[in-house]
Amino acid sequence: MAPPKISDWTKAKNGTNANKSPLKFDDFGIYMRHKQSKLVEICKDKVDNALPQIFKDCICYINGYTSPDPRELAEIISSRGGVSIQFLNGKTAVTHIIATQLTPRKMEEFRKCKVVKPQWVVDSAAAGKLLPIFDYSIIDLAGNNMTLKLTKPVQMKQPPHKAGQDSDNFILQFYAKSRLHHLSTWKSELKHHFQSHVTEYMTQKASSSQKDRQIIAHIDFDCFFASVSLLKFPHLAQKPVCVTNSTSTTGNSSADIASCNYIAREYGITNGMWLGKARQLCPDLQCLSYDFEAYETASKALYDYILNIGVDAVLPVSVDEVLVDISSLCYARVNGEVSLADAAHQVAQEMRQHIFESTRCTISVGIGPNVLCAKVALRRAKPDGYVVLLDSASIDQELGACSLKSLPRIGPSLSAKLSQNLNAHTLSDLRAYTLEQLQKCVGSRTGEVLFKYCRNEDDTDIRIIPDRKSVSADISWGIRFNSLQETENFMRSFTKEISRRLKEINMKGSFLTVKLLIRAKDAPIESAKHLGSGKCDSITRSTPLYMYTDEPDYIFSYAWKEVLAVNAPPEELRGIGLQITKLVHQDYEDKQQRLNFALLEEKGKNNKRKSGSDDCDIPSQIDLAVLSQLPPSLQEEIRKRIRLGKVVDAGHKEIEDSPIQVPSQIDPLVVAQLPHEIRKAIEKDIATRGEKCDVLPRLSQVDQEVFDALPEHIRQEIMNEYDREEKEVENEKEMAADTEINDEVTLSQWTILKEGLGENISWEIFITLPKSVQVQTICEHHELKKRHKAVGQKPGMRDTFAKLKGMRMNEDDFDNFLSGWVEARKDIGPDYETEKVIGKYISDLIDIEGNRSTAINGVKWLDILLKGCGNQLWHTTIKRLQRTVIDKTGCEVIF
DNA sequence: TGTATATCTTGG
DNA sequence: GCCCCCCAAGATATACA
Ligand SMILES: Nc1ccn([C@H]2C[C@H](O)[C@@H](COP(=O)(O)OP(=O)(O)OP(=O)(O)O)O2)c(=O)n1
Repeated sequence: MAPPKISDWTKAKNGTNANKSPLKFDDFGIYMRHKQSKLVEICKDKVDNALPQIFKDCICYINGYTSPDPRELAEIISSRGGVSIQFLNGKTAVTHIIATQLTPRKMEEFRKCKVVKPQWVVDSAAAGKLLPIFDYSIIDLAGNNMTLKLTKPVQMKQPPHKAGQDSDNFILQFYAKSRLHHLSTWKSELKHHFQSHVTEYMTQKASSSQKDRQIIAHIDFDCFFASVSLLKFPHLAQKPVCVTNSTSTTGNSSADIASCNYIAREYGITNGMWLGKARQLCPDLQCLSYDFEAYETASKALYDYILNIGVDAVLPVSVDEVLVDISSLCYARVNGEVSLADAAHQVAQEMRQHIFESTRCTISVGIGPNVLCAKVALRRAKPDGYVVLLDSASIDQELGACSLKSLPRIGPSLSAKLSQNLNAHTLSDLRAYTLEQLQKCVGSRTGEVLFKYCRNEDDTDIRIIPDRKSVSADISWGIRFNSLQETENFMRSFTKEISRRLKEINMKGSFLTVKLLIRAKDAPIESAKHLGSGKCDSITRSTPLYMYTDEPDYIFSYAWKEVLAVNAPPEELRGIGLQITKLVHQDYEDKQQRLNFALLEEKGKNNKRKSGSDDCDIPSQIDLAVLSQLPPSLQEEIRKRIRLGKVVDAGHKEIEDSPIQVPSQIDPLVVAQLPHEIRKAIEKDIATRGEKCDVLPRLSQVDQEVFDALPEHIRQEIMNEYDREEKEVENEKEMAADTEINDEVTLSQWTILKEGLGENISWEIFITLPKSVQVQTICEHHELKKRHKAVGQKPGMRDTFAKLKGMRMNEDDFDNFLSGWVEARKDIGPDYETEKVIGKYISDLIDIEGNRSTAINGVKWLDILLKGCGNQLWHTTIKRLQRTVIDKTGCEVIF
C-alpha cells in the first residue's frame, strides 16, 4: 500500500460547501446494518431439509460483486446446510471465499483459504454435491491470481522481504503496515494543510477573538481505530476487541495493540499493549485488522465538519483528534437567554451529533478557556460525551485533582521527576512551590509551564503552526544485517526514501543526521518482540551537505560516510534513522537563483565593463571539492565567469586535488543565501589567498525584498553573520597588538585570525604557507574589518529612518513608528536595517538625551505588539534591542 | 553571555 | 509466520567561545 496521503483534504470553507458532507457514511452505516440483519434472516429461515445438505461443513464468505448476486448465493448455500457470511468477523475459520476477483491485498489476506468463483456454488447445488474447486479457483496453480494477471503479478507465497536484500520492497511493505508511520504522516499532512488555511481565517479573526476570552474545544474520536474497524463487524461491537497486525488466534503474541474498545479496557487492556499480554487479561479478546483507508475517511469527515462550521483556528493533533478555537462560534450565540456556557454546550452537542451521523463513530468533546482545560475536560468527557469547563470554580476543582501524568506535556519522565523530587502527584500538590523551585527541578521553560498549569493557565496558542524544520525517516523493526553489503543495500534504498519524501513536499535540505540503533551489550541477540529492536544504544552523527539537495545518491554518499564512521558490526544494527534539516522550499531556491542571476547580469553590465574585462577580476585557486558542493546552477555560473574550459564532474572524489580558478567577486546575494558551511568554505578560500575580497556582502548590498523572500532560518543565519562581524569590529583594538608579525605567526595570533578567516582552515595548513602569504592574509584580515567599520558608520538611510533620526520624537511618535514597522512586517519578520537604526536611536536616547523611559517603553511596546507572533526573527530582534537597553542603562531587570 | 549541536521527552 | 517499535517539535544538556 502506498504511504498515506491526504491530498484531497477538504478545501471547502464556510459558506460555499456548508452542511454538504461529501460522505454518505450515515447511509452507509445503516445499509451495512440492514444487510447484516437480512443475512441473519436468510440463514435462519431458508434452511430447507428437503435439499441435500451439501454445504453443511462450509462457512462461506461472499466477497464483493458476484453473479449470481450475494443474496442469491447466500440463499443457495444456507438452504443446503451451509453458513454464508458477508462480513468477516476477523477470526472465524472461513472455509471458502466466494469471489469473482480479489485485490492483491485481499489475496494476501485469504491466502490460507479456498477462493472459488460463484459458479462453484451454483454448479455444486445443481450437481447435488460439492464439486472439486480446482476448476473454479481464481488462483492458478502457479500461484498467480488469474483475474489480475494482466495487470500485475501477485506474489502469493513469497517469503517476506528482507531489509538487507530486498530493501526497496522491505521499506515499502514496512511503512504500508506501520500504524505509527501512518499516524505521523497523517499529522504532518494535516498540519501542513491547516497551516495555509488558518492564516486566511486568522487575519480577520485574530483581533476580535483576542479581546474576548478564548474558547477552545478538544475533539477526539473514542477508541478511534477500534471504532472504525468495528464498522465492518458490527456484531462484535459488544465484545472486547482490539486492532492489531497479528493474525494468530492464540499464543503469546508480541504484536502491538493499536487501539482497543472500552469493553476491552475493563479488563485492563490498553493501547500499545502487546497482544499476548492482553490475551492473558482477556482470553475472549477479538482481533480486528487495520483499515487505514477507513480511518482516513472518518478523519476527513471530522475535519470537513470543523471547517464548515467556521471555527477561528484549527490545530490538528492527530488523525482523530483536533483542537479548535470556537470563540466566535460561541459568542455569536450568546444573548439574553443563552449564556456562554450554554452556547458551548450547544456547539458540543451539535458536533457530536453530526459526526456520529456522518461516521457512525462517537467523538468526545472537552471545552475550556485554554488548551489545558480543554484537555482535562476531554478526559472527563470520555467516552462518548462532552464536558464544558468554563467557570473558575469547576476548573479549580477538576484541574487540582488531576494526576500530573494525565496533563499535556507531562509524560512518564517528567511525572517521575516531580513525584520523586517534589513528592507531587497532582496539580494542587505543585501549587506549594515557587517558580524558581519548579524551574530548578525541571528546567526553566518546563518550570514556567508547570507554574502556569497550577494557576489554570496555559499559553499554548493553537493559531501558530510553525514551518516544517525537518524531514526524517526511521526504521527500527526488521533490521537484521549479515554483512556490510546488506547495510549498504538498505542505506541506498533508505536514502531514496528520504529523497522521495523531500521531493513530495518540494523541499531540499543542507544538513544530515544519521541515527544508528545498536544492540545494547546486555540485550539478548533476539529481542522479545519478533524482529524488534530490543534495548539499544543510540548513536547519532551529523554532517553538513554543503548544498540544498534532495538527490538520493548525493545524500547517500554523506550518509554512508557517517555509517562507516560509527564502525558498528552490521549484525548488531537494530535500527536506522535519517533526518534532513536546514530546509528550503524548492520554490524559493528556483526563484532566488533566477533573481540572482538577473542581478549578476545587471552587475556585469554596470561594473565590469569599465575594468576592461568581462571576466572575473582576480582569478584564483579554490578547492574543487568546494566548488562541486555548490548548487549546480551556481557552479555553472562560476564556470561561466571564469571561462573554465571543461565541465566539472559532480562526483568530486576523483578530482578533489585539481585546483581550478574561481572569481574573487561572487555576487553577494548568492553568497548570502548559501548555507553557512559553504560561505565559510569560500571565505576560507579567499582569505587564504590573501586577496582583498569581502565575502560577506555589505548590508546595503542586500536587497531587502530578496532578503524577505528567504526562508526564516536563512535570514536568521545571515543576520547572525552581521552580528558576528560587528563584534569583531569592537574587538579590534585588543587584537591589533597581537597581529604584529615578526618572524613567526604565533598560535595565539592564529586563534584570533581564525575567526575572521573561517574556522575550517587549520593551523597546520596555515603554517605551511609562504611567509608573504601569511602576512598578506593577516593584513587582509584587518582591512576587512576596517571596511566593515566604515559600513557600520554610515548605514544607508531611507526616508523613514531619516525621520526617526532627525525628528525629536515624543514617546507616542516612537511607539507609532514601532507599530507601523510591526504592522508592515509582522509576517515576514523585521528588516535588519530598521532594527539597527532603532538600536542606534534608543542608544542615543539613553546616552545623549538621558531619556531612558522612552527607550524602555518603546522596546516593551514592541514586545507587546508581537506577543503570540510565531516569527522567531521578531523575538530575536526584541531580545537584541532589550539587550541594548540593558547594556546602556546598566539595569538588568527591566524586562 | 551567547551559539550550535546532541540528546531526551512527548504524543498519538 | 512470527511482526511491521514513526516522526516531528520543543526543551534541556553539553561543548565551546
Ligand atoms: N500506542 C498507541 C496509541 C494510539 N494509537 C492509534 C490508535 C488509536 O485509535 C489512535 C488514537 O489514539 P488515542 O490516544 O486517541 O486513543 P483511542 O482513540 O484509541 O482511544 P481514546 O478513546 O482513549 O481516545 O492512535 C496507536 O496506534 N498506538
